[in-house]
This record gives sequence, C-alpha cells and structure tokens, in this order.
Amino acid sequence: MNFKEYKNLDYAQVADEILQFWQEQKVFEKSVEIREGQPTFTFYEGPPSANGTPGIHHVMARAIKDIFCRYQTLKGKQVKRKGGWDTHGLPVELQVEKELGITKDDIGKKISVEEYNKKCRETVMKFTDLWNDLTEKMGYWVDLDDPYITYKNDYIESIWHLLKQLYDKGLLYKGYTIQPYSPAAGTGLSSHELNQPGCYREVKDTSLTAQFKVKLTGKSGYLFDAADSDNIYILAWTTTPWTLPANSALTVGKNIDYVLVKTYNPYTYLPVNVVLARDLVGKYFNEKGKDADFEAYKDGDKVIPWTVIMELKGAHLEGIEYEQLLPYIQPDAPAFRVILGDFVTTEDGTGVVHTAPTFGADDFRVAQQNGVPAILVKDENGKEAPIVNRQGRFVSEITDFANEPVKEAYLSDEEKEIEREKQGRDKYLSVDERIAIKLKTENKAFNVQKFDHPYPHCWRTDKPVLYYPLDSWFIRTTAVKDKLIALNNTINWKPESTGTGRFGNWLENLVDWNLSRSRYWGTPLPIWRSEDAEEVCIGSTQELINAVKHALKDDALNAEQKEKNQAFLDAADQDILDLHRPFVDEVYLVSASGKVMTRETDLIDVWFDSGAMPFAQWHYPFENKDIFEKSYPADFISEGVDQTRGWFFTLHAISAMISDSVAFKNVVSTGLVLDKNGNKMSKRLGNAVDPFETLKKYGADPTRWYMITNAQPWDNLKFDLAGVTEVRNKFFGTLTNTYNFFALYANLDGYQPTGNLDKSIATELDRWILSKLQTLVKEVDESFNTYEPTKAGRAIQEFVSDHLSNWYVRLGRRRFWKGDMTDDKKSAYETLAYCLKTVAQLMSPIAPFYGDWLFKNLTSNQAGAPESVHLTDFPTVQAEWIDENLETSMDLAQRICSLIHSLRKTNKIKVRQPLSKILIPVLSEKTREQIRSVDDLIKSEVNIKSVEYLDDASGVLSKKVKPNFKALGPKFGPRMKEVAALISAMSNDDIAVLEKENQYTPAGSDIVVTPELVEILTEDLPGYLSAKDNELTVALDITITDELRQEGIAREFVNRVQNYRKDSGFEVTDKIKIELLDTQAEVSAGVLAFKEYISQEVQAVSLEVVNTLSESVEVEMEELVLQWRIVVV
RNA sequence: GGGCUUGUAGCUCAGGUGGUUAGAGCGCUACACUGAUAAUGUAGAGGUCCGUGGUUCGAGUCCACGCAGGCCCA
Repeated sequence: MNFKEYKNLDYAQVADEILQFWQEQKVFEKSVEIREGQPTFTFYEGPPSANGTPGIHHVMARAIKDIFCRYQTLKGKQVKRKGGWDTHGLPVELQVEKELGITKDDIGKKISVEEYNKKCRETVMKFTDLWNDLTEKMGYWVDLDDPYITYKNDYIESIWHLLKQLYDKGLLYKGYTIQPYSPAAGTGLSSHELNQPGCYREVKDTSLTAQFKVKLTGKSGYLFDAADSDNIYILAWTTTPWTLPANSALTVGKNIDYVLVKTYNPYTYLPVNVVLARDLVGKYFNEKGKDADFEAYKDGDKVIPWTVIMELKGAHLEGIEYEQLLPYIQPDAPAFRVILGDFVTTEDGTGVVHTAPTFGADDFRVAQQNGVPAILVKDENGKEAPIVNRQGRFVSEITDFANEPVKEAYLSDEEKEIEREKQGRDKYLSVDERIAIKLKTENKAFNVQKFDHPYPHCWRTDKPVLYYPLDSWFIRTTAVKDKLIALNNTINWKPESTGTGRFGNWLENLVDWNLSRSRYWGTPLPIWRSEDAEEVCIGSTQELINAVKHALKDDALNAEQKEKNQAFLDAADQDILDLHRPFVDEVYLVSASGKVMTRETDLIDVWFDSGAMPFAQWHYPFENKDIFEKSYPADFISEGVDQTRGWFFTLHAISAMISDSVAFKNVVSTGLVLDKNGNKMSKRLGNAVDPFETLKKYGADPTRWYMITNAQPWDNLKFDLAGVTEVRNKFFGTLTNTYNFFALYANLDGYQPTGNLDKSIATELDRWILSKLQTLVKEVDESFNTYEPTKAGRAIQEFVSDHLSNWYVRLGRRRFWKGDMTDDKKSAYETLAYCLKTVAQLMSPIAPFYGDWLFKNLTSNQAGAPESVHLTDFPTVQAEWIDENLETSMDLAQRICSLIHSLRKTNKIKVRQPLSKILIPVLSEKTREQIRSVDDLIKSEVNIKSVEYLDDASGVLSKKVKPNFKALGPKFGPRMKEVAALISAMSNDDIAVLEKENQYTPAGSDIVVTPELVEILTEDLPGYLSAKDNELTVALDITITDELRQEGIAREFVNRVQNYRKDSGFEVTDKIKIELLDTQAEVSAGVLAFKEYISQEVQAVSLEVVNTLSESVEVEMEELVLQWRIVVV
C-alpha cells in the first residue's frame, strides 16, 4: 500500500505524532540550517512573564508570530527566533509578597533585600515548564534552549550600556514628577498602595470657585467688546485652595461650550462678567435671576440677576492671559494663560481647571506640553522647590501662611490650639478657609462651599496624601519626538490605524519617559551621585569595577564603605557578581572632586528591559556583534494592541535614540480573545478557556485554524469551541476525506504520482482545478506576504471545500474507479495529488502539524522527497496553468447545474431520471463556446442527454434590457429616472436596432442609448420550463420518452444494487451475479434494455431476469417491490 | 473626559473607488442524494445593514451628530 488510509482521524494525535517526528529529526533546527547564507528574516519575541500560567489568548498571539516565521522560511529566508522571558517588575514582587505574607514595608526589616530578591528570582521562572509545554503542543517554533532572561547580569549590563549612551547624549536627566506623597510618612506611595481598601475616604473640604481676571490683549478683546466692560473673569473651581498660590495656568476643553455671563459677585456685589461651561451655568445661577433687571439689583439681594451675553468654544479661549491670583511668587517665564487639555470635564466645577503644575499630574503634563512654567522657590541649597515643603508646610515666601501645614489633619490637637491663639479666633481656621476669606474680600472668589468627596489617605499614617513633585529620572523622549514620528511613518502597521491613530497620537503628545521605580526587584539605575550633584553613569561591569578600584584608593571613603567595595571586587573575582540590589547599593564611588558618591536608589521601568531586547538579548555590544548586526532591526514583531504604549513604544524609542533606526519594520497588533459571549475571559469568573484542554481535545491545527480564519487578528475574537468543532468537521474533515478518497483508489491501482503535470492529457476539469489552484497560490502568497493570515486561511478553505472536494472530486469520481490505467485516469491522479500537496504547503504555516502530516502521507514513499513540508519551498505560481476563460466556463457550468437542479426539484423529477435536453439562450458566440467546452460535465452532472443553444437565428429568443446605472450615472446624472424608464420600455425590436446599429434613440427623445449603457438579458422561453440567474437562462425539456423511462429505471436499479452491495459488506472489487424475479414487467424490461450498462456499473458478471427464484430477497424500489438474489462470484 | 476601534440574518463573518434584488458558513424547516458519509445537493423561513440628519439622480458604502460594546490613556 503506497498511501495510508485513515478512519476517524484524531487531530490531537496527529499533532503528537508530528511533534515527536520534529523532535527526533530536529526539523525546526533543520528549517533554520538549510537557509544558512540566505537573506535573514528577523523576528523579535516579546517576552512573556513566566510567573503566571498561559491562557488561550497566548495560543492566538503565538500562532500569529509562528505563521509569518514559517511562511518566510518557506520563502527561503533564514528565520532565527530567540525566545525570551520578562522577569522583573511589580507583578513579580506582589506575588512574592503574597506568598511570604509580607508588605513592602517589611522589606529590609523582616526580610533582607537580598533574600527578597532571591525569592523573586525563583518565583519568576516558576511556570517555565508549563509555558514550554504549551509552546511545543501548539506547534510554536521558537528557540527555547537559549532564551534571553532579563534578570541575567549580561542582560543588565547591555541595558547599562544603553543608558550610558543616553546619558552621554544628554537624554537622561533627573527631574520630578507628581506622585502621591505622604508628608506624615515622608514617602511617596505607589498607585498600588493607594488602591488598598480603606485608602479612599469621604472628607469635607473647602471648595472654592475663584475669579481669574482676564487681561485685555488681542486674544481676549472680543470678550471685552461683548461685555462692554473691563471686568472679565474666568471661573475655576478647586477642592484644594492651598494650591492656588501655585497656579500658573487655566485649562479648558477644546470642544466644550462656554458662555460669558454678566452678573454680580455674591460677596462684593460688584458687577462682573464671568466665563464658565454652558452645562454648568445651572450650578451657579438661580433660574429666578435669569435676564432679571440689573438696575433694580441692590447689594445683598438674594436673587442675583444674570444673563448670558455670549457663547463660545473652549478653543477660542486658548492663549488668553489673566492676572496672577495670589502673587506671592513670580515665575521666571511667561505664565498665567489659558491652555487646552483633554482631561477637562463638565461634570463638576466650571469646566475650567485651575492648573498648578507642582501639585497635579494632569496639571504638570499639560503645563509642560504648553510650555507653562511651575511656581517654584529656591531651597537652602539653591535648588528649585515647590511652595510646600516635604513636611507639607508652606515655604516662607507664602508670607500669609508661612510654615503652616496645608492640611489641617497634619496638626495635632495641641498644635491646633497654639495656632488658634495665634489667629486670635474662637476656632482654628484652616489654610483653605483663610484663603477663601482672603479671596472673598478681594473680589477674587465667586463661590465658596463645603464639599464632600473621597480623598486618598496614607495607609501607614491615616493622614491625607498630597500630590507632590518627587525626584525622578527621565529619558528626554520629547527631544527626539520628531525623529520618533518620522521613523514611525516608515513602519508597516497592521492594522494601519494602530500606527497612525493610537501610536501616532501617543507620539504627538509625548512626554518625557519617567524611568524611576522605587522598588527592589529590577534593573538598577547605574548612576552614582554625590551630595552636591556630581554624578557618574556606569556603562559596563568592567567600568564599575574600575571605578570601585579607583575609589578604594581614595581617602574619601570610610572603613565600612571600603569593606563593602572590597566585597564587591571579591565577588567579581569569583565570578559571583550580582548586579541587582542590594549589592550595587553597597558600592561607593568617589567623584572627580573627591566626594563620596552613592547609587541613586531607583530601579528602572521594566518596559525599558523589554524595549532593550534587540540589543540586550545578544549581550550587545560586549558579545555577538556580528549576530546583532545581522538581526537588527526586526522585520516582524507581533503583540497585543494593549502593548502599543508598552513594548511597541519602548522598542521604538530606544532604537530611535540609540541608533536612529526603527526597531521593527512590520508589526501586527492583535486584538483580545473574549469568551463566546463577548465577555472578557477571567479565571475568577470561570469563563476562561484552558489552552491545554482545548489542544488536547481538538488538536492544535483546528484550534489555530479557527482562531486565524474566524476573525482578523486585530479584531477581538469571540472564542467559541463550537466554532473549533465546525472548522474541524468542515475543513479538516473534508480535506482528510479528499485525501482518503485519493489514497483508496491510488492504492487499488497501485499508482504512484510522478509529480509532473501533463497538459496534453489533462481534461477540462483537471485544467480548471489547476487554474484555480494557481490562483489560490497567488492569493495565499500575497496574503501571507502582507500579514493577512485570515485572508489566506479563508481562501484555502474555500478552495478545498467548494472547488476541490465539492466539484472536482465529486464530478470526477468515476475517473478514479473506472477501468484500466488510462491517460485520463493518470491525469486525474496527478492532478489531485498535486492539489493536495500544494494545499499541504500553503496551509502549513497556519496548521503546521496537519500540513506536515498530509504532506508526509502524500510523499513518504517518494524517493528524494523532503522529509517535512516545513523544509520545502513555497509553491511558485505556474502562470501557464491559469486559464480565466476556463474558470468562467466552469462557473457557468456550476450555475447551469444549479438551475437545472432547481427545475427538477420544482417538477419533482429525480436526478436519476434522464431527460433529453436543455436549452440555453446565448447572446454571444463567446458564451456559447464557454458553455460548450464544459457541456459534457453539465450533462453527466444533471443527467441530461443534450444541450441546445438558442441564438438570434432561432427566432424564439425574447430579450430585455436593464439600465447599467454605473455607466449611465456619469453621463446623465440628474436625468437618471427618466433615462431608466425609457430603457426599460424598450421592445424586442428596439433591442434589435440597438444591437445592429450600436445605438438607439427612443422616439421623441434626445437620449442616445448605446450598448455600454445597458445590459441585455434573455427572457423566459415560451413553452418551456425555465429558470434564471442574472444574465443566465436555462430551459428544461421534461418530456419523458419510454426509453428515458427505462433508463431511469435502470439507474434506480443500479442504485439499489449498489446499496445492497454496501449493506451486505461486499468489497469494492467483488464481482457479482444477479437474478431478478420477473414480477414487474416495466422494471424487467428496463433492466434488460440496459443490461450492459447495469452490469458494468455494479460489476456483475451476469444479470438475468428469471421466473422462479429460491432464497430471494425483497427490495423496495420507488413504490414497487422487487425480488432478487445477488451473490459474489 | 480623550484617542483608537467595532456595530450587516438567531450565531460567526464577507461586502475595491457610491449603482437600484445585501451575500457566505453554521443553526432551523422541507425534499433529495448516498462505493468520499463526523459528508453532499436543492428549496424555504430569517435583515429598519445601530440611530438621526445631510451630500447625491442613487448611500450598507461618503459627511456630521448621537447610541451601544471593546482597548488604551486620564
């Protein structure tokens, strides 16, 4: 037997077997080796973190990566794929803390930093075995033996080298960022700490709506004109009045609607004109005062008159300048103007945000983007500092409130009492309250209220936190913004909108990259600094060792510092160096001026780790320079769309800054995998699909195929196991059946395809499917090449089930089982084998196990065949086999058959009943030829004796014209209705004129109808049963002559005998003997009339109608009952 | 609140540059077919193409404003 035959194929088992084969024969390694010396195709693996278990979405993400790497390998490229692990960061720390039952506070107390980090290192690789297992089972080819691991010294050293380069370019600097800060504890808080239960509490604060007086400039002139007044104010609301002395801008929303309202100040009763959001007018003004009499207003009246005198968009306020509200400190650059920000809402306040860059993260960002300075003072060291010190108290420059805590809660009861006496009041009034009073009296407050809202508190001290500027190290990405944008424009994004929209906008609004993290498990910032800001950035291990040696010789270090340094050098000597904390913290360097420098305690953002992988995975530039240069930048990467601002950005930014290059040329950002109802999968809700179970139950290939063909990679996928079943049955089932069909007969005939196609013996059907196949190769090649796997998969699917199985095999079945080895039969085998083999290649990137399985089944006994489909070259388009004319013919044949089936059905005439003829009206010689070339197929498919063509000469053709709107549109435009009516009214004679003279003008009209403007169709044929499909009409002659009837009976008889053979378990090759009892005269006559035909069909050596029969069997045929005896001879 | 994205049959999805009758598969109903049978064919039921306006002779398709879901950011 040349070809294995299969029953009930288990696709998971196929995967297991092929996987074993790959491992034994090192097929992955070979697929890389055989392309040695060929152009490279570089792929970067975005490293997963192995401290969690993989989910079904990882199968999706990695299938995408795998497909294009496999495809490029088939296309002759050398594709090395180094795996990697992301090992640093907060999730790892949190997991360790959970396991040990400790908090961040305990680190350095209950557990040393050294032990803690040791634990992190263990935890982070906890599930690597599970990940590796999934990788193999799903058929993802990636080098697992030598992955990069971000916590390794070599990796960290490469990162240090990158940071040093940035430092030398002036792109790494120390600045500040606004973070939650607890003055009581003297420490910053992470957002994680802020999200602890109980941290947000309802508090009652003084809220204040301040009046910012607009200056008259070119930009604001229109407001003054509209109000006919100098008293123009912009209203802005705050729940932290203590930040008002730090105000340097007002932020409005570009598209928010604002109004200018004329009214009186409720505290000073002075006439004012105020700007606020239209939607919030109701919060500040009483409906009773609307458009009330201004003249009649007296100081202190309850109802204050107001009237809207102008409406405007936020965009019109941009650039308007105003007077500083509380002028304690002057900024050193122009400030106090209106800017635009996307965070402004009209939910509360005035739709205008008071912006104090030192006390709000939004404020800081929007001010920086608009070049508005912060209000800063100089501290005792001459360093710039905010107007509130780290104890939460105002600096002395805020003269009215100098050294007072900005939050009442920071004072003890005793301190409050002392303050009360100083204030000389009955009750202590907070800073906020006294600022409100001050502003009220100065005509600078429009509204003051107590306001209840949730406010974050420090989990250690229970005191309210401040948003406060804290030291941070930054990468000056804003300095290279234009370069980042320009380089991004050269990247091919799939889908494009992620690149231009999500990523592009992100680049447009870039802020400097805050690199600092106050943590323990991560890459340490390699910067050492002295107290007076002398600093050094270290770019390699050797550089650090040298610096330590140098420092050891210096007297600036004390004995303990020298001892630690020596310990570091000893570790380096013994090769047990660890570049993590706490070891690097225990290194002391000496500055040029002889000062001790200690390491800046920050770790760097883990995103820098992963973004550095093009360099650090090769320990570049300390090793592998040649490999790095060959594999940079990447040709292709792919990750979830949620990585846009994560990995995609950090890769891009680091590359642009270090080497003026993109990091990747093509990127596929993939969507989410949701459950079948469109909900997010979560382990907690129990709707998560287990990847291991799925692969085991359905097999990797149907799972991958389903994921790729069901939705585009960048659309969200609603993952439904029923869909996997459908793919398995419909696509893989059909394909396996097709293969089995081939194997069955090829084995019976002992035929071994040569792999060569011979046009001289190919039938219409062969040439047609080969033409279709070439078209498919072209489409699949293009789709893979342009990162469109869904298109590729769907095209293959359509080819296999609709064309190959449902038409080619179905119509050609008899060629495989009938007679001797003729050229016709040979051509059928060659064609089918060639199609199957090509499909195996085309599908192998998506379904790597099955593709290989199919390929091996077809080629295993062929001398010199490649041992795996993955070691072959992608099929090239054989253009000489493409025959569009033939494809059109076959399409006509399929449609004609469909119409005849439909006619038979409405007249209840079975396909087994032969009919004499069909009639097809043809309007051109070309159509006639196209149909004629395939009419044998039509005849056998629908059991018709002849096809007749009707043309003009027949005289029975009745025609109709339809307006071709697409052609008429540009010509007639608005007169369309009139023209369409004239065309539809054309008679048979009119059409004849049009056809003859190539133009026709309806009587009394100026319109000239030409053939391009219409579509000529044929009408139903009178006297025949006919059916239509667009331009195609088919009529069926349903006259059943006696002979046709007899043949019908013969066919029914064949059918019953075949059923009987099958039911009785006869072999396909068994010959039989038939005796039919003569009970039904009509049947007997029919059987005898077609004795030869029947015998051949059912492989009978004898067929007799007899008068007596012992051991007969009863068989039903239509409404008749037959008796026969059939035996194997 | 901002950016991006999706919305077409019960479900999953196709529908270049606008062209008058919106398609496929699955599911459902009925009838066929049966030496490929976890198939297959034919027919049928099933659509305010998310809504409202607009541009146009003509809008699922273009524009504006909304609604609903998703992702990221705030």
